[in-house]
Amino acid sequence: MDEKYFPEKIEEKWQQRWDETRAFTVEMNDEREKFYCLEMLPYPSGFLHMGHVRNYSIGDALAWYKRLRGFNVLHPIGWDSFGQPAEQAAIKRGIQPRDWTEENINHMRGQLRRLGISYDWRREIAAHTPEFYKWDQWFFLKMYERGLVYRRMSQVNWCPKEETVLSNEQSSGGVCWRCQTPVVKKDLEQWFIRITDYAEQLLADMKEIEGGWPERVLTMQRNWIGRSVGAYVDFAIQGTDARVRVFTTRIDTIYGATAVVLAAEHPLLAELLEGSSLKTDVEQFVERVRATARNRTNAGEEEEEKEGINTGLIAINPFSGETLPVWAANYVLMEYGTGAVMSVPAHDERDYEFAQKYTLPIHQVIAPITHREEPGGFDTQLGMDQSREMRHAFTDYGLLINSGEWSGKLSEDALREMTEHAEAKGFGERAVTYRLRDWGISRQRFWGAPIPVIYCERCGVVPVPEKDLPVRLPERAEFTGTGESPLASAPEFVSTSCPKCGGIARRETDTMDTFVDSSWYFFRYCDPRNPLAAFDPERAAYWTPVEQYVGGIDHAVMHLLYTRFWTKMMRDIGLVSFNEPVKRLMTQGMVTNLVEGTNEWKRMSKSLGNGVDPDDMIQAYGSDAVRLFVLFAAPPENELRWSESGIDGAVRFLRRVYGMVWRWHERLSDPAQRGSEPEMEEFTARARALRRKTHQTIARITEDFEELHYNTSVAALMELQNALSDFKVEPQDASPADVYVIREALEALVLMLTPFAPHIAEEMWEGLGHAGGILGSEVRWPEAREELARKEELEIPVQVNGKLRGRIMATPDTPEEALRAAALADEKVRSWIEGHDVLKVIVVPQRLVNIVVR
RNA sequence: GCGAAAGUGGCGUAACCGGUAGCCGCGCGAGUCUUAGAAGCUCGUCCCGUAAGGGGUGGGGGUUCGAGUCCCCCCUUUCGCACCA
Repeated sequence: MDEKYFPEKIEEKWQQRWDETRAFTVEMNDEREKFYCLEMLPYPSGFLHMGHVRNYSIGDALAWYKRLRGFNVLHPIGWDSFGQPAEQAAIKRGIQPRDWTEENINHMRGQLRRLGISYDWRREIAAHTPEFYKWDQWFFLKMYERGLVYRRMSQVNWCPKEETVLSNEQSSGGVCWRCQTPVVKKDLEQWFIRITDYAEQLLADMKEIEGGWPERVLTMQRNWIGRSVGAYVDFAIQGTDARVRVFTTRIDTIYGATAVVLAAEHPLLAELLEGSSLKTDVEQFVERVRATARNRTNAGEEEEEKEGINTGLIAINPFSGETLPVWAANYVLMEYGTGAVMSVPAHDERDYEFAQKYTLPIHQVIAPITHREEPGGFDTQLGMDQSREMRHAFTDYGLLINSGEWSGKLSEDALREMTEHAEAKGFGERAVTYRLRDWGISRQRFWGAPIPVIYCERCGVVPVPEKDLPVRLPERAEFTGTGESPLASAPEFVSTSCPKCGGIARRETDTMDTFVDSSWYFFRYCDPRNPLAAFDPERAAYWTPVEQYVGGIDHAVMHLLYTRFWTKMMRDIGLVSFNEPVKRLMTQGMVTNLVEGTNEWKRMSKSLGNGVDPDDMIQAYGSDAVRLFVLFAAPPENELRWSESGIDGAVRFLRRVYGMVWRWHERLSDPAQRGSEPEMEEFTARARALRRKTHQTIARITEDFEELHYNTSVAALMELQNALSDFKVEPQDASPADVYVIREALEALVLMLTPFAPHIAEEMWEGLGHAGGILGSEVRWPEAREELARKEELEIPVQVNGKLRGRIMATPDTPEEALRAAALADEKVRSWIEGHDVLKVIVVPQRLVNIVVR
């Protein structure tokens, strides 16, 4: 141990030592309880940013803590190394995506090592290696066998800038999730995964992770899945055999329907209008709606104006027998429900707005209930203002009126009974719809896992046989930036023979969405080099599910929904035996920095020029200080506003602790000084106070770890350090009892500092006379002893009428009566109660006394 | 617009079950050491007031002996959703 703290030297030394001793290497071990600590794997963009530092520091602290608590901790890392930026770089710089990616990985691996994150590096994986993506393809085949993947022509979300398809999740809000470019629609043959088959389970299983996952993530997923219960109702079209099926959650309002409205793309439209005089008008309208949808700039802007056209068709309300005009309109979505709705202007805001614009009739059929308990306690004059005009739709439940035989029923009952009626009569049925769409995984890109399918002229779509996996990407490809997948122009890749008939065939040239990789990568960590399977189910059974997952909130829906789905799929093919892959999820807050020339705090990014290079920080302050600061500056889920002056505080703290250890290391590392615990009476009052602080701190930090409240843990460590420095006993004149308390405090401080600043902790631990490293010896997390943490003396505040007026001293077991007497006798207190009647004295043992006077 | 969460010193934050509001740190101020500066160390730092005391957790009301914490209304901010029938 040197006299001075040189972060660089210490950090290098211990990073090397950890490598040599394989300190973080783990294997299955049935005798020890396992703990799987996982952080979201990074995309190898080239450089670590502060968000990564935060993410991995949070995870690493927990990994260290659990190791010190005796767990067998799996803490792995890998690379989400397929994806767009590599291809963009290839186009721009004329290099190969593989070279670019691997160079970035090498650089970032070095950065992670310099940060000293405690990974089991032997388990490192990368999505772009055939050893990994082979299993993406294998899963694809398994799902193909089970009918969980299928191909269809579909209108897809297309990012014109990146020239690729985006999933619904990736084009949320109408813009590309990566580059914010407005998304357009395009028709393509696409592969889909039937995630909607699992919609119900994805919702139901949330109860297994409630409490472990942030509520808002669950809410976002729930909204995304968007389950709604209602009914299908068929409206016959007059003069034809056709029926239009609508979906409604409010069948109780059906007597108020004044139109049936179809989406512009509704297939029945073209069919039914054959020969109609209105045909061209409607077609023109439909084309206009499509055009605006295509040019639709930003969905963040205000809602589009509702537009529609009367098709001239007449529908018949199956309940009332009334005839209704059939309209086509832009506000009905083909993708949701059946692409057709019954329009009930009186009880639906959108229908109301539409009816206002096109002066469709508005028929009220639900009356609000104003006094539910009174018979007849409802008001039929709903929503009428002084001008006796309805200004809004009334969308609440209520009492049915003007609804034939159903009048007088409550909405709640009518919903059920009218659905049953429709079922019995054969013109409708109960229905559950979801907003969730099937997961489109085809990407017209090179840098992804090739979809293992072959197209044969004779046999059609033929899956690649398992034995032929992986379907490898070509070593090189041309990147022209023209929009065609580079794979399509690589003849050696495309042309192949049919596995069935041996005839001439061509390969699928689309690759998979990279979210496929991240859906299951953490299972691969359990068995990263397995050449025969994605992973050995036995190993996965030992290590998974993940106890704690840490990552950004931006993956709340996409990645975290896909991975939940994937786990259920793997369960169904017999690979795992649980429903949910992640028991606890922590979503860390963003790291932001001031954008120069403004007063706005934004996420650090190269384009804004507000990035901070972790390497620079490590060089200037050391990895320990950077990590400590990042964890101390704010609770992990909060936004973290970067400020470099804050790091100075972390450095100062580390130096003070280091200095303290240095002053004592000679005396403490001497084996002759290691006595057994002295008797209580040998400790001075000050020594007992330090012990108390030590044990209180242990209890506090141990508790904080359960909730990952690192900021308060670090504050507690600082308090302990302050208490140690206030103890002011010099090594040369310390009594054995003093040495004992100092050792107890310093060792606890060093051990509890390990999760936050592991290098310096190791160095100090060695300096205190322990060889073999913190994990090498049988070191365990310190134990808080309750009897030592208890206060000997308490300061009890005394209030008069709720205002603080004095303080009395007491012990924790001072009886209530004595507290009361002492409070009333206190001189300061007496001056406040003199001349008043004491009405009441409230004594809260160990807490306070409140005297109520008049 | 709908839904959720949150508002505490100059700043990041802390406060168990309702029980001394402001722990820890940043910043700032004073002092000390130094040829000087930096670092270090010591002290101070919610506001008003010389003091006694008074006020104070976005605003207003309520429950309670006692409210940052519980209830109601309002304001602001952040996040999510946004024609999902």
